[in-house]
Amino acid sequence: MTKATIDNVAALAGVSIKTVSRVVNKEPNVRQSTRDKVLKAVAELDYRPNLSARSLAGNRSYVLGLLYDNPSANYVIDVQDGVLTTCRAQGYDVLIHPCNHQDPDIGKEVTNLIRQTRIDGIILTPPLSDVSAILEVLKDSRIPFVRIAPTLQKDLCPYVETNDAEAAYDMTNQLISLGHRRIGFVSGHPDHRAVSHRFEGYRAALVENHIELDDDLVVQGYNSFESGEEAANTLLNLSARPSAIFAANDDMAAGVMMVAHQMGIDIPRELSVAGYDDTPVAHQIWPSLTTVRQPIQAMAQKATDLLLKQLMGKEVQLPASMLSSSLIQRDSTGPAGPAR
Amino acid sequence: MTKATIDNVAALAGVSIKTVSRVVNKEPNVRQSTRDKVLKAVAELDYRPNLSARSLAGNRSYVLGLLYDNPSANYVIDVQDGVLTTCRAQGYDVLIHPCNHQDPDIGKEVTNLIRQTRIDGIILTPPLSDVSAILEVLKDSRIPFVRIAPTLQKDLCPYVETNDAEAAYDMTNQLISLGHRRIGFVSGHPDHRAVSHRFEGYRAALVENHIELDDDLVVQGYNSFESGEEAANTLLNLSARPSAIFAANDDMAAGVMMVAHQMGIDIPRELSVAGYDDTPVAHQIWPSLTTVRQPIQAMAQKATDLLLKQLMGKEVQLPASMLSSSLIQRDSTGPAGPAR
DNA sequence: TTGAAAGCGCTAACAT
DNA sequence: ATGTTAGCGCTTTCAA
Repeated sequence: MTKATIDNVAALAGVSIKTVSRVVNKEPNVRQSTRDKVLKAVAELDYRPNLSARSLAGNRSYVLGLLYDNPSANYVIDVQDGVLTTCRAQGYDVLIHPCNHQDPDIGKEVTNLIRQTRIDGIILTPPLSDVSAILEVLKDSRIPFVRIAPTLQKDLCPYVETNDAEAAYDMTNQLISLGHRRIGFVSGHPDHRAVSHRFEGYRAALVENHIELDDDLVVQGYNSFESGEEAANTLLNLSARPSAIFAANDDMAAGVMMVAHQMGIDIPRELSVAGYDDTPVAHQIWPSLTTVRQPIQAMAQKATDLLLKQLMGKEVQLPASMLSSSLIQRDSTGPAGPAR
Repeated sequence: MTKATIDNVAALAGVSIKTVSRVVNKEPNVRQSTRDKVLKAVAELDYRPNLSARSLAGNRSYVLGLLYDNPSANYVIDVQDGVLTTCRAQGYDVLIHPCNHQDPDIGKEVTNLIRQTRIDGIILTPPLSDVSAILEVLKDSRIPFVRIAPTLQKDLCPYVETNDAEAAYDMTNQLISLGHRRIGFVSGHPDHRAVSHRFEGYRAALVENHIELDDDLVVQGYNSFESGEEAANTLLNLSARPSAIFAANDDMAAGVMMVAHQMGIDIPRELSVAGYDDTPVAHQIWPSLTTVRQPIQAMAQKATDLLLKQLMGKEVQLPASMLSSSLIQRDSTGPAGPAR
């Protein structure tokens, strides 16, 4: 009952195992009547190919590796779901592999992973998409891979990205159109280049509106709530404090709001706050946070799709793909008050 | 360079492949000097056993399946991390399998998973730990499995649980000792029995303190932020509204706080709010949320450990394991104000 | 369009 | 303590 091998199916259908293999793998050159016989036998015996055997004989595993080192549970889960959705539809499985992008042995770790599990391809998410030790290993081992939101060496493999800078630009513009002129910015972790590049959008919007970039208004954050709090402490204690703060992610924006609350600063009347990512906290916090939503699941699906196409030998005619983020207007932003 | 099989190692070491196998699998009955020779050859060739071959020959995959259907990204990630930590230490990999506990075909899905991937064991998390269709399949297929926080048929397999009811009891007691008498309760999703059983702790504390259970103060929630908002709308519009609300998870507690803010009710001066889970939102929200922290990662590690022991044929002398949750005191709870 | 035979790289059962 | 011999269940040549 727990068995039923290709031999059983072949015997029942009265064909050779090679024919069964052809049918199961949807190969061409099988007469329709033969195909039907085989499928009937497959159904009758409830046959499932043994993946280990297939993997050993075919020299591939039908498993993709998903590498990540992202402290945001929501981001990781969204990526996983996207990857899994596409993989399941194509009969692939996923091996998740969280790791530490600062580990000096990260290259060896990835080598191990590839050699041991014989995964067929790898999906890299930020910030790993920009870790050169990993890219090096992947290139050398000639294993197909894709990257989500890389910022470096984009010619290395297919990739999927979003218009981060553009969305940040839109958000900043929106704040400016609400009358804000002194807009603080809490930048992202320098290792997360995609996040840190959101700063470019902020800068571009200022330039376009002829607002001088004030260095005092730009504070380095590290993507965490706590770093947002620290940044807010700096910004809100400035002699001329900003009327709006745009944080490069929601966690930091939440930190900003926490400090504002503690200082008795009313949001959005005295201070507008904007974030980026649309994590759950963004709508659970009070007041709810104006932010930017990224199509994380869609990006992951697209990336997986690109990878699978590569594996099937199809030339990827669209080696790069751009998906759009969108602005989510909530209650934490409003018109600038009278100058203070 | 991408190869190096057991034959190569055997040849280089001047032994048979069986001896190499013994060394690699840490089997006994190998002379130390032989072992050293083999290990040297392994190192020299940078040999890694092919898992597919091992799996096929040994009739096991060295892969565990992790099944879940939990909307909380943080919970899932914590479980994954716990499982992975223990698995890696023992040379196992993990296949993640999110699914829908209400899917009528869930049983067939699990059967497929087992038959196809030949995973060696399964870890079940809530609410799947209580889905009888799954338990049925698992029992029939005789695949080893463990459950995290099951509430039903605890004799079915080893399991790990926490003292949910006790922690809820402590939290309620704490509120009572702060002077609260009318304490609202937002209960959890009925399918998540572990969550919904937190109500028992609440009830027990009331009984012990001779406070009558007022049905109006207990509102059914569904674990989501939105259901917390709805519950709060009910509770806070009561003619005699509660001075404290204990929600069975943090998301719902956040919903309660949102409504309180919108109604201009000051927390904790006019209303104390408590949650459960200590998700990130708990400390990012304002005021920060008093809650209960569960040792999710530790539970997952323990569960995986129990499963691996089972797989190695060791009698699990401790088929059930209880880990303790702890109360986290923050700013959302305070003394009851004057009667209103 | 179909089939026969030869492995893939390992473990298991049985020698020695 | 070590080696020999069969497979595990599939895919891949290569024939037919």
